[in-house]
Amino acid sequence: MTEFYSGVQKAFVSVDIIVFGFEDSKLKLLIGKRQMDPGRGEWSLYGGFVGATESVDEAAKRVLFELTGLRNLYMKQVHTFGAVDRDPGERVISVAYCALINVKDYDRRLLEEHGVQWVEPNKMPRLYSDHNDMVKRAITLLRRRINTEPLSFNLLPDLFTLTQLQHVYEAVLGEEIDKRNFRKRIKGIDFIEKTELIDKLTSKRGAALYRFNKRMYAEDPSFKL
Amino acid sequence: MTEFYSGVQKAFVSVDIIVFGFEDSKLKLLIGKRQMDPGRGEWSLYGGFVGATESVDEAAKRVLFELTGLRNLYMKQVHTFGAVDRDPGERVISVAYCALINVKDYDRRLLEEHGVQWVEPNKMPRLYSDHNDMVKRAITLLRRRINTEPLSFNLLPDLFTLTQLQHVYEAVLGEEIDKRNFRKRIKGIDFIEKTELIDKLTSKRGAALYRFNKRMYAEDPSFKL
DNA sequence: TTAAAAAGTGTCAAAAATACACCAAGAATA
DNA sequence: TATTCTTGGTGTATTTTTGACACTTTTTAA
Repeated sequence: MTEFYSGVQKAFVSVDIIVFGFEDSKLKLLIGKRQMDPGRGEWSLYGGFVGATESVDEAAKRVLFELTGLRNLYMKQVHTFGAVDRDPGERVISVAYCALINVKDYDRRLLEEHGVQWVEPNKMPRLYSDHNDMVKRAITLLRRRINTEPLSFNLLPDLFTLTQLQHVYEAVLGEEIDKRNFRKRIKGIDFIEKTELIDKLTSKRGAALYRFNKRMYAEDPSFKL
Repeated sequence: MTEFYSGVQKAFVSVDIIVFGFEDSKLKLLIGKRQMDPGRGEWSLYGGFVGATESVDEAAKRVLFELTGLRNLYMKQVHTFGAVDRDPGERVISVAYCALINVKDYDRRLLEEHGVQWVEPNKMPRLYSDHNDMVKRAITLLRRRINTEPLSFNLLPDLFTLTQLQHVYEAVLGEEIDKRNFRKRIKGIDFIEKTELIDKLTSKRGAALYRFNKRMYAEDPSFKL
C-alpha cells in the first residue's frame, strides 16, 4: 500500500443544485431541459463540474451564481450520488446541494437564458439520471431542518407577513397549520421582529410586515418552531 | 457546452469511515496510524478509494468490511469533503460515512491487523487532513438522529439491558438522563421487547435483557424517544 | 350598503416532559 | 450470618407544551 494512488480510476465530480423558491404559496424548484449530451433534451437539475482549482463547495456556489446571479444564498450539501452508471457517458460522481432563494430576487431574464423554470415538486416530470432522488433527499432535508433552523426566511423577501411565513411552513411540511397557534409561537421568537410597515398588496385590510433579525439570531442561535 | 466533459479535471474519490462503537459506557471510534503516503504515521480514519466498478456506497461497504469483517452494518453518508488541497498529493474528494458496530462483534485480531484502535472522541489526537471535521459531522449526525431513528441498538448486542441502552443515549448526547423517565418512555415502545433472560454479568442482582424487534419496527417504522 | 377577503386575537383541555426517593436482590466481606 | 455495597427496578405530582377552536376588524369592490 505504498503506491497509494495507483490502480485507482479517477472520476469526474459534479455538483447539482436543487434551487427552491416560494411562489403563489407553493414550494417550487428550478429544472430545465438539458442542453448538452448525454441526456440532451431531458428535464434535469442545473449543475456543473468541479474545476481543478475550486473546492466542491466553491463549485456549487459558482454554479448557483451562474444560474441566479446571486451570492450568499442559503446552501447546504444534501448527499453525494455515486452509482457507477448514473451518467451514461463517463464515471461522474455528483454532489447534490440545496439552495433557497427569494423568487423576487431572481431575474426572470435568467430563467429564459438558462432555459429553466419553476415547477412544483409533485408536478415534476421524470428527470435525468438520479435527479429525482436528489430532489427527494433535498425535500427531506428541508422538512427535517425547517423547525430547528431559520431556513424559511430565505424563501421570502426581507419584509414578509406572518401569513406568508405560515404558507412557507405549510408548503414545506405539506400540512396545514393552525393560524393562531402559529402566530402564538412566532410571538415568542425575539428575532422575528414586527415592523411599522404594512403590506397592502396581498390583502385589503393590510398586514403587518415582519423581518428576520440576523444579528439578534447570531447572538443566540437557537431556533425552535 | 457540447463537449461536456472537456476541459474538466478528474479527481480521485475516496471514502472515509467513522466507525463508532460503545465500550465501558463510552462512545468510541476507530482511528489508526496511516500506513501509506501521504501522511504516513499520522492518525487518521480508515478509508479507501472508490473503484471503477463500484458505487460510492459499495466502496464504503467494502472498506468497512475490510476493516471489520462485518457486513450489513448500519451506515450512513455523512458529508463530502472537497477542499482543493485537502490531500497534499493529488486532488482527492472524500465522502465520509459513519458506521455503528457492536464492539463485541468485532474481531480483536483485526484491530491489530489494521493498526487501528478505539478512542473517545474528546480524547482524540489531531487527525490527518480534515478527518477531525469528518468526526465532528458524524457526531452531529448521530446526535440529530438518535431520537428519531433506532440507531442505538446497532451499538449494542442483540440482547441488552435498559441500563446499557440508557448509557448509549447518554454517551451520544453527552448528557445524563433520568433513569425513571427513560424507562417510562422505553416501556411505551412496543418493538423494544423484554425477554425472559437475565443478565448476571454486569450486576449482582441481575437485569432483564431486552431485544430490538426489527420486524415489528418494520411494520410501523416510527421512532421517537 | 353589502358582500367578500384576509388579518388579527385568547382560552381551555389534553398530552408530554420533568423532577424526584426509596426498596429489592444478590454478592462480597467483615 | 450480619452488614455493606452495587445495580435494578418502580410511581406520582407539577410544570410545560401542544392542540383545538370562532369571532371581530378593516378595507375594497360590487
